[in-house]
Amino acid sequence: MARQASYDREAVLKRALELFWAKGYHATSLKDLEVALDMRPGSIYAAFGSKEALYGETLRLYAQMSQAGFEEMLAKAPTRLAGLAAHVRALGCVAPNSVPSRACMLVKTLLETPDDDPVLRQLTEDMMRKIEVGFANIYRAARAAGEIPETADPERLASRLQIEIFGLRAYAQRTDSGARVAALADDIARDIESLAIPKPATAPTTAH
Amino acid sequence: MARQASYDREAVLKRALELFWAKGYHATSLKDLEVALDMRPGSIYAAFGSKEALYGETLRLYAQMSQAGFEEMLAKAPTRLAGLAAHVRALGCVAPNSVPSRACMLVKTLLETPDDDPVLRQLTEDMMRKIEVGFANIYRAARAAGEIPETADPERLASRLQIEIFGLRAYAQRTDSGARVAALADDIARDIESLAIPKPATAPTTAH
DNA sequence: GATATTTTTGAGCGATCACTCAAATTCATT
DNA sequence: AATGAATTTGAGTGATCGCTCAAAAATATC
Repeated sequence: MARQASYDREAVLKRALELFWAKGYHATSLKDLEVALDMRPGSIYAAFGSKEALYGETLRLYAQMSQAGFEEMLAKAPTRLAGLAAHVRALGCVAPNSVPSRACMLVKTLLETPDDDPVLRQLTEDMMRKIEVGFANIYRAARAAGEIPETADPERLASRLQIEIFGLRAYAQRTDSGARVAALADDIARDIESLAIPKPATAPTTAH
Repeated sequence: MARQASYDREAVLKRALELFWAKGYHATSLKDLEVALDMRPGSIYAAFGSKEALYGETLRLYAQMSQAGFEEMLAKAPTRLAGLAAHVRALGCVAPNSVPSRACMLVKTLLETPDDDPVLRQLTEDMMRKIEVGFANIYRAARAAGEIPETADPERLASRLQIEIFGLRAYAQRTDSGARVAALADDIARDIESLAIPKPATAPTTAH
């Protein structure tokens, strides 16, 4: 046995994530990374292999952290539908300075990566697809639980939700007004909630 | 007087637009531009000043072309609301190969440009704001014409529409299935149309 | 303390970046 | 045809790009 690495890999990845998320892939240079990670090029390449691979790892970390936050929000909500609405509202309330960018890093990556970078492109599409499937599963469960009508199409609703989130977060990057974004997120959340089948007041299933 | 430039400036800008729209700002090199424009660096710089300035001009051309297409669509529609819905449906039907990217170039620019490039950033935000104001004006006119309820908020609806379009077009870049995107665009269009006040069948204003 | 194994370092690689400019070329005017 | 003002050319600028690797430093074992 011998020397052990002096850095905390997860902490390093978080710092790389901040930088990449804020500046994008192409605009982030290795010099930037050397400063942010406080590592010399040799160490960076020994640990991660390439700039592209490092970016990929930060993307995975991003998706994983986002997913964790989303699931926490969902667990706290009284119904699945309320959970989805709460998620959208939460996205509308992010403080601009608490985060490297208000836009979704996956969308930033997708739009910055034409067909010429198949690795990152595929990775991004896969992650997006996974999130969408997760949404669909929640809608499906909500339908099975009688929260939304039998006629609802989970896949379609999931795609639509992803569209709203993509759009909302891109819009949030556009404007200075946090209040405006929050109001728009609320509009979207309300539309989600409007799918709900109104609960009978007291009686369990049938009208009295 | 003397020699006149041998290229058609507008045609050159269109070729630059295709390249920038497809690859993004940072990923497009001057070598790429030299090939696409069939111009040598000196000529490019004599004509446009810098890569950034050239990108700005292509952005302007993009916005202008998009606006023209939108207005044409609006003019053909029976009502303002129908025009907006038709615009969304049209965005859902774009053939992937007919266009450098299905995503909006303004959004791509916004997400690729952190605060460090104030020129392009400001230009992009201004153009987006202008489009949004245009949407709001249309909604306002629709309200004045009795197409939508008096209680409708044009600015809010305009922001929401921009969000849906941002999201839809980013989503379109994500997926291979044109049919799916078209279906989602139709969902969004239907939501827009659902704002409409149902027209009385035959009588002009009052019930008979 | 000596050894073995690993990590860290940072000068420097070739390639490419956005860009410049003096010279060659072109063409409306004379 | 000669002139003169403009455009076009492309070799070349210094800077920076992502990345390499031999040497130095560090530490778990013996």
